[in-house]
Amino acid sequence: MSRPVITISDLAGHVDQPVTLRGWVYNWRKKGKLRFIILRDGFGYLQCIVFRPEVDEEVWEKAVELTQETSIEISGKLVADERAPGGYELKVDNLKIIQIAPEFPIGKKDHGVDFLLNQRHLWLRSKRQHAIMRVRSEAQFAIRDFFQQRAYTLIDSPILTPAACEGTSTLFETDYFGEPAYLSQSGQLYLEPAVAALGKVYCFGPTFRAEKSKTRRHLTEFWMVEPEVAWMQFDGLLDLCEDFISSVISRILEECAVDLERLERDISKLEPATKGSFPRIDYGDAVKTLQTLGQEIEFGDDFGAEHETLLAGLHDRPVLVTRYPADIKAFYMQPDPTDPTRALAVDVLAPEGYGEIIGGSERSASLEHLEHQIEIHGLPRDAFKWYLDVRTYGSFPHSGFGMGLERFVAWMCGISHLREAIPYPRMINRLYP
RNA sequence: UCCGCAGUAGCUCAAUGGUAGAGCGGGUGGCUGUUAACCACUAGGUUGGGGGUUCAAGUCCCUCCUGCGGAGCCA
Repeated sequence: MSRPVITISDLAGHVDQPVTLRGWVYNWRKKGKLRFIILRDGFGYLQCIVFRPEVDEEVWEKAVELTQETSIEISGKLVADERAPGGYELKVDNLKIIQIAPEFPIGKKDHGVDFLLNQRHLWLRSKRQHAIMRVRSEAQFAIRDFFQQRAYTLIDSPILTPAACEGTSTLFETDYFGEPAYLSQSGQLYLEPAVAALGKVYCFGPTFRAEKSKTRRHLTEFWMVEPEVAWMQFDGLLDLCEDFISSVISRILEECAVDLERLERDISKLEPATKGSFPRIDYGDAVKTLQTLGQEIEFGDDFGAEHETLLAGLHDRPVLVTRYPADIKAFYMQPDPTDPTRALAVDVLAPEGYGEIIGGSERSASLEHLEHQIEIHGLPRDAFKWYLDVRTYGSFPHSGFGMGLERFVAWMCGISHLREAIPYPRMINRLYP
């Protein structure tokens, strides 16, 4: 009798048929002559039943030997049964042990954060982490599809760079054949020349910031997607942010329903964001609103985490805060033509306290203005020569933004800390495993 | 970097300055429908390191280390 080897994602087509599955023992329970084995194969979970009177003694002895995370090949008849989680179970008639696992560090009860992070390579096997990784993967493909379908060209920006993009002191330095080099903290400066070649571009890769931040919203290594569009001005940028977020969330809700349910994510909190119409609030109005709410903030201050949460909390979908004071924003931003003390910058604040997920701006197209800004910010003129060439050889209006993937994934999954939104988080004091 | 909290069994946590315990996990046994199964028994400890106070320190004091939460900064 031939038995197809199937995965748990493919049960429905094999009901009442003999099948073989391969995977790991997620959990097991014993009840006299019964053994319940929960098999995990990376695609799902399946309850397998070994009933002593109905199997060879040899099979029973193997079933008794099983431990959590033992790798096995298991065969039997797949049946539908309402008593089984998921609605299907396997009536086992054969069992092959690949390797008996010794006591698995991660058990059924709660563990501390430190312990779990030290076991991150094993923690990934848990249901919750599995679901988060599925959402992250889907988010990445949704993002790439969004740009691909709109004729953007993917431009991979370099990881090793000669200088700071935003002139901060939060760079990881490395030795590049005797010269200092830095791990990239943004691909933007490399996208701007590329957009003059290709019209619409984006990059999507890891970025590095040596900020000594110890908060739920920071990693030292995180993934950022950054589109850049030629001839796009500020209003177009705001539309792009909105269209982008709506589209990607819609796809997550469609494709990851099972994962979001496993994460017990309240979908109704995400649905408004699929419908567009994101509120757009002028920075000045946002400050007034915060003052009305009793916050001690003055025009000219940047928002803290609490301010962002308060502002976002007034709406059921992301909020676009626009036109920040120029001097609290990066040097390359285009001044507002109606008020040069303001920059054509936008931050997108996610609901439920997830904070800033996007930061973007129209870029300054003026060589003079940029040269002045570089001087004011005390940046080395020579290091930016190539960047300024964008404004020398046929300057043009253009805009772009950056979105942190982990912040987006954390929001989608409803998880409180970015460390769970990336397979192997890198944080201050944590480089293992 | 600053402020706050914590460190006790493999894990999660208890323990008025007075004999260090429980649950889970491990081991042994029982149970034909379990859903983090249950029941019984059992093994398992230099209480983060160093110093101090005290008749007596897991507990109080000093110091160092590690981690967590928050702030600033940002995506």
